[in-house]
Amino acid sequence: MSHPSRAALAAAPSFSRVARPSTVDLIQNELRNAVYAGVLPVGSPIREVEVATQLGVSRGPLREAAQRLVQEGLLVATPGRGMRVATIGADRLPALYAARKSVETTAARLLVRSGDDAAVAGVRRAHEELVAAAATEDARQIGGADLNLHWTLVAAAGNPWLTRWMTTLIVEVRIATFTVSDEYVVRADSAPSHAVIVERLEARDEEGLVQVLTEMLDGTVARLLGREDDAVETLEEPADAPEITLGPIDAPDEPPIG
Amino acid sequence: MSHPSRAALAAAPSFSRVARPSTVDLIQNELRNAVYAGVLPVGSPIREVEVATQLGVSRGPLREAAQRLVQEGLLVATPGRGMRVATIGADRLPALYAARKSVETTAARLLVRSGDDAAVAGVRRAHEELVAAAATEDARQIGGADLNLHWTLVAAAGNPWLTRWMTTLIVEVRIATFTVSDEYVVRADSAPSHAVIVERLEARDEEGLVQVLTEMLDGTVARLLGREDDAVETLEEPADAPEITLGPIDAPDEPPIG
DNA sequence: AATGTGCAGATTGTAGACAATCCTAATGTC
DNA sequence: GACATTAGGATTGTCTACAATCTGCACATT
Repeated sequence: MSHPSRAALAAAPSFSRVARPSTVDLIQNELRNAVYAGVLPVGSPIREVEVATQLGVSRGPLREAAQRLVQEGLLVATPGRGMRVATIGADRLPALYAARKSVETTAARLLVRSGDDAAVAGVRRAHEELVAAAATEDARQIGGADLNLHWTLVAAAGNPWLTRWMTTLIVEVRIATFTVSDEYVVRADSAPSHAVIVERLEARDEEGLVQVLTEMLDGTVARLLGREDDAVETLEEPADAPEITLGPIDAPDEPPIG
Repeated sequence: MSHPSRAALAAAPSFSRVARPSTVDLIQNELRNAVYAGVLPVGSPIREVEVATQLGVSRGPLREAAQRLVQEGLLVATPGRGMRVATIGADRLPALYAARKSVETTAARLLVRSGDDAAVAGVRRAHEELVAAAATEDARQIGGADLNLHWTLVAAAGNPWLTRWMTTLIVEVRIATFTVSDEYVVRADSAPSHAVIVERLEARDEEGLVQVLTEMLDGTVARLLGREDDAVETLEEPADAPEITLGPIDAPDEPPIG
């Protein structure tokens, strides 16, 4: 299964580098990944005793990490009833995608204007990973590589706020997908359609890039809302996707000497 | 002292209405307000025992609320050293304002396209409050009413993600102001310059509105970076601003019957 | 005077306990 | 059968205690 790398999911929320990750940091990343991967299904409760036991921590830091995710919008806290994984239904899809479009197009503009060749090359590499994922015809891998490409594009712009919002948005896109549909479906032509993004970017065609991003995202939300005709071929998730469970988190690394 | 209403600061982070606020909700709002108002100065540590005592709660829920604010970017957590109020120095101002500009211009476009007269009227009312604040010549009141107008504009677009980001951004703008300068300074012509925003909005002039927002925000960041000429007259904070302290939080309301 | 070391007190991070609340199954009534 | 009530177990939210770590100050050394 391919999804944004752990570094990508973990790095963005920090505005300043910490010398070592705290237990809360580690739990937060573990839970975010679990939501992204569908291990914690949308709408499901976070059973604190069970999850804390699985992760090998006490409930205190688990609650603290979960509160961060509540703030992130990935969990919802209801007093007396605990926390559960958020749901994003069809009613909120347009708003989600409007926000996503705002972040991606802003980042695209900043990236084109920055002229940062190394960052652009990173986006090209992310697209190569999408091409490789497409060869597997595994919907989850393709979907993950697709979101990774979008994330990389935003991160390449180098704006911490945009990157941070995008880190959350990709999980929320996953949540929305799981909420709206029991099936995990991606475009069969994901790799070639994204090639246009990379070409526009490499050509430093700001307006062209923004246009293709806009069309792509508008198309996605229309498809998820079932408003698009069926001219786009899609791939579905394999019937027997591997089951992934929560396990004990790694102990925080020893602090560096000195 | 005027700042976005408690409802504005408190309402936005929730994607779903909760029947009653939890202790963690209340503490979070109290702390966010304290950062916004400068009661918790930028860079200052959150002394858990002291703050919990002042708020009349135990350290557990205080830590949980603080973790939300860490995720929000308003506090920074360093393992072993606790949490402290974030700082946003001049190096990060351009990125902060790029993100702010993205959110505000996107919301402005959505609002104009929505044709929602009641929402537009709300922005007009927020401008009237700015006019009233300008009459006081109190920099804090003016600055608060200024940010409230911008927040109201974004919230009026009705996109939960944009509103939520903006709720945090206005606090971050305050943090940046406190970080970069020991003085609290606002434009003396805040009310008339913002009148143009309301006029463009009421005229449903999307491009004109986006342009004036862009120029305004670009001008602000230039001024904060000290790059702008001194042609813009400014007001400073009164020498003896009232001292506000943390106090016990209100007990959560009783749940509604039924 | 500048630097290094040790120690006591303060603070943080986490675990466990307990009261309050929720949830579910069993039972009773119509 | 449908609906209401009750009780017991599960779970949550908060508090307290304790070990680990940090901080600041006093004293020693160069």
